[in-house]
Amino acid sequence: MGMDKAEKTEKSKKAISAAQQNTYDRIYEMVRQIPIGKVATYGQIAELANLAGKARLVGYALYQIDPQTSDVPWHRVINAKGEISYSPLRRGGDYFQRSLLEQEGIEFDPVGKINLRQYRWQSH
DNA sequence: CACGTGACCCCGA
DNA sequence: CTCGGGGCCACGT
Repeated sequence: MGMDKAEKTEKSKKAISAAQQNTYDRIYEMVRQIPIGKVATYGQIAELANLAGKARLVGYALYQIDPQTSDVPWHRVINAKGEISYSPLRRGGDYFQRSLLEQEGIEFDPVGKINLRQYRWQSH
């Protein structure tokens, strides 16, 4: 059975295409596998989700998440420099991220960086 | 349709 | 170590 025109229009209004949703789902699935007390970089997640070179996409996918209610551990994803990516768009969610990580025992150096050698998730 | 923007990243200077 | 440029691509205007 197919959707009629009105239905299609309705769907495309709010949502990302099916293909896009599938991509985001793959990203969330990878993020869910990062264990407590470990972190992964945006680029690392992209690569694992078969999206090598498209690290920005991971940022977008996580941006869609509601930080308060999501079951995806979005806070375990940081940038390749070992820092939390700060942005006004996040409305404080970035600072929230740091506290969540600290609750998991992850330490920040005086400049706000995480030692990736120590905390990076080794997925292989 | 064309730009501008950005929870990114790598590389070279 | 920091900066800038190029690449990437979904989204809003």
